[in-house]
Amino acid sequence: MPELAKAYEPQQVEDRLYQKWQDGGYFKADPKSTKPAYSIVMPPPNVTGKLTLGHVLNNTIQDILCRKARMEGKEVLWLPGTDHAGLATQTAVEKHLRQTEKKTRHEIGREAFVKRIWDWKHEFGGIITQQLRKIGCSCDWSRERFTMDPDYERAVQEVFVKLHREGLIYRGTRMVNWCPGSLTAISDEEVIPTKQKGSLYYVKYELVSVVAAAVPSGDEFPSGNPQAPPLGTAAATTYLEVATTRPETIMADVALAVKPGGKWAHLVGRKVWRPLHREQIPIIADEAVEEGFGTGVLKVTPAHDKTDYEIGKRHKLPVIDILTPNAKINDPGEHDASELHGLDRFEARKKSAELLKDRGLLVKEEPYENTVGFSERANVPIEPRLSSQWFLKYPNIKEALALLQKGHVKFHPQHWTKVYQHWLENIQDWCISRQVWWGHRIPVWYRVDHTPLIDSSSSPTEIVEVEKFRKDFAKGNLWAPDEILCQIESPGEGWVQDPDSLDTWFSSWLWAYETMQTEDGTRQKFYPTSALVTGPDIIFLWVARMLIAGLHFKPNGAETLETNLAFKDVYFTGLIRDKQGRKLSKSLGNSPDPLELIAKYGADGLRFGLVRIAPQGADIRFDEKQIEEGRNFCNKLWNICRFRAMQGPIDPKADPFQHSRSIFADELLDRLHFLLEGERNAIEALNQYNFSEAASQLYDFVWNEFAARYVEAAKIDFAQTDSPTRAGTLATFDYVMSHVLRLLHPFAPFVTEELWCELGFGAETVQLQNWPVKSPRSKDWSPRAQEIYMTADVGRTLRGEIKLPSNQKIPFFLVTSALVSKKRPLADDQKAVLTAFLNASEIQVLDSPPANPGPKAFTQLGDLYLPATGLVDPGVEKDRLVKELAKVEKDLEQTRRKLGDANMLAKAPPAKLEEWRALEISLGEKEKSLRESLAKLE
RNA sequence: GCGGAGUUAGCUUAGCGGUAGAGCAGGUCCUUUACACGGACAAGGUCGGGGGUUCGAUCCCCUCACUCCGCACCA
Repeated sequence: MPELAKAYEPQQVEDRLYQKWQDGGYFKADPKSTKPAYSIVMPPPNVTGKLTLGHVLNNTIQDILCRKARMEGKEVLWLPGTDHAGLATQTAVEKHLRQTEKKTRHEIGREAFVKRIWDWKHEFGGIITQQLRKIGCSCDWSRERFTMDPDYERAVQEVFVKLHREGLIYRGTRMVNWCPGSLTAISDEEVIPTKQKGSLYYVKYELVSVVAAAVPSGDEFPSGNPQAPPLGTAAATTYLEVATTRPETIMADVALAVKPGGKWAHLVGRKVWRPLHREQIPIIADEAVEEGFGTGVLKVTPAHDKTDYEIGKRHKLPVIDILTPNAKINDPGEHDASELHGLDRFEARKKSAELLKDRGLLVKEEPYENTVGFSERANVPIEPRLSSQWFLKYPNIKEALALLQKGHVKFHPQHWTKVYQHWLENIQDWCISRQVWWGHRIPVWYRVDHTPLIDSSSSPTEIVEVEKFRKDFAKGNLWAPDEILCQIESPGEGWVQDPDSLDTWFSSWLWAYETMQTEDGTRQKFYPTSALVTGPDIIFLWVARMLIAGLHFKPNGAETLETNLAFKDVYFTGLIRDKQGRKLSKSLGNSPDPLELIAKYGADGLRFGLVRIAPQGADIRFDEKQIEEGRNFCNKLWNICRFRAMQGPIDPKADPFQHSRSIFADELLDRLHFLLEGERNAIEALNQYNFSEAASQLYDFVWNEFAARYVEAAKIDFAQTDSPTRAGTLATFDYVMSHVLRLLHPFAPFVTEELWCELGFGAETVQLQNWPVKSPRSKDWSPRAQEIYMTADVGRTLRGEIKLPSNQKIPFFLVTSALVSKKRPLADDQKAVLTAFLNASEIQVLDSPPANPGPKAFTQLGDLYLPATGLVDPGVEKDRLVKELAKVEKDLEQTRRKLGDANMLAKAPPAKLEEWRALEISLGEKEKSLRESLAKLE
């Protein structure tokens, strides 16, 4: 057997083993297999992205599930792939183009630009999948998919056509979330509400007097109102005050609204002067107005606000659009606010406030915090904008709700169910068109000679113009049936395709089954998938939509619900944050590079460290220390095995129950039994997606039971020349190691595989060995090993308290209790282990206390003494006794209080009372003895 | 504002009604037959505040405070 290195060196192992696994085809899924199927589709990372810690956690968990399933004898498909990530990728390439060639995508044109993105994809698209290999992911790379693979693209378009035929996809004109940064509409789910500090501007809108109303607009600014009624009466009002956060949109105001029947109701029907781009606009009454807020008067700007648009529709108001697609003021012509024209919306805000102030129309400006929707992509405030887009009316909502309610699909942790439910109950149609070049083209064709009257780049004003001509405009039917065709192939000459692309999520919602569409029956075998592992941030964007797709498209052709679930279990990982609790982000520079961490600590260390500390259902505060612990653990495991290897060859089929064993071996086997079968055991924890619990239990078993205790005890056995239990000790080692390596393999695949193979456990790989779920207890087990370990703990504490250097050997006396000395005497080997654990020069076992006893401690084996002379400083000893006495007295008092409480005696369960009584007795004895020892010191 | 999760040692956390448990960091000691990526020991907690239920509450209920995450937003 080759000697193992002194420390585990991941760099020597990882790439070699991954290559071996690939060559061995262990990750390949066989649809023809008779084994039960287990499948997971990987949430596809952005094709040009790089590995983040989030990916590591996410994929490690998937790998754990898959590796465990393989060991359980299932046929496993873990299907990897990447996402074209429309806008994100387009933006990245655009930036690159700007930096390298100082060109915009418009300058090089759509076709050339899309080609650039493909080039980019071919160059960088493999990075992240290579990085996933680095962390050991056991995916079936032969089935890797990309959301823009030709087959996949076709499937996406077919789905569009199908849904269009069903009337679920339609072209509609709505207020959408317009991203002025990336010049496209985005869906509600991509808007991040963000608290913003801004100002609330109080602006005067002067009432047009009945007489003045007759005067044509364009007057000089009236100073005050010549026809104003006397002050002090209700009719004395000469202006209305309006609070707004967006004075730059005043030019687009078309009315003021007040609450019907409210304090300003008497003014309804009158007119005010719009303070910028001065014109008369009416005062209307609308329920949307709340008197409690601001001044109780609302300026109505239908082109630039969702609520205002609704109000505008109700009152048949015109729409005046004064913003360009990139959110600059667009109000050309000669008028009193023409200097705003061309300004960016935020500059215009300041400037218009100044203009108002100059004209005495700004009453005041207050600091104000409100929530503004930001574009997730460009990180700029979105602009509500009237535009014509494609929408999907979600099908199968009720069924999708029932899936979770009836338990066909389970979320882990469960509380995400509510979030899912709430979204489905308040669902809005999905805006699926994007003004983006990189993505799936919308399969809709228009007759060239009947160019659509409007499209997504039309301004709201144009759209409203069209409305006058088209009665069915609201339904989005802008073309006669023979002017528009929804189909994949071009209808030929004279037709032009819709310029827009589909939302990336419109392709990924098919991911769970479309990726499995192959000739060999993969989908039949592996769909529905077993589990999905993802972050809660895409519960709507992806998870819910995949469930809906499964329900609607019934990919396996069968009607039963069970065959159409995209997945049965969804595990939501926590979000990884930094030590201060901030999200990891590029801009903060607080995201550690997983590859650097792998270089420092090994892939297994990273995996194990991350999984062990990831709390269930909560965010993770990342600290590199935890990864270090992961590495240290792997090294610990390595060295247990190394130690064993030094004792001779291992027996892969070792059965410790065939040999006579030490009590220490039985103790370890007992612990293993409980690890696998006890209450809340590690296996169960793992089955319930409680990864950190399972990892922690394994960590504790390996480190504290195996290494700290068993290995130390076994050294005594190995040191003896004619030990009758030596063979049993070796067999126990081999047996437990075999279990531990298999149990840890899903968490730490590399180190376990390397050890399995290097130690000669027989099979060529650990990953197809059976998953251990059972291990018997020894019939001979006795509590003696525990007693010795605990006695050692007590003795070490005693040593520590008299402040001896750790390495100084000292004698102990053990006055064994009647039970120990008569019924189960302390055997020589047991005494030897205790001696070693205590680093004692010797242990004298006595029947009665030594003549001149020193410091004393109570143990399960009897009273443990140190020699009185030489070693002990009386002052130190006295402090120790006083301190311990105080603790005992406190415990005793607490116990006696319980036992003295009549209520408690009457109502507490008898078993508990017994426990407390026993405790009282033993504490009482301790107290007495401590007092005696103290008295002797006086 | 509505809904969800959380608040336990300096940090990260376990604790599922019966004397609060671990790892790390910090402290002291130690290179004794694997491991200094190690070993030994000690110290560190009125379990966010306040009520209630119970013989007994870190745990169940109510309430307040703060943090995080959804959703809806008042211009």
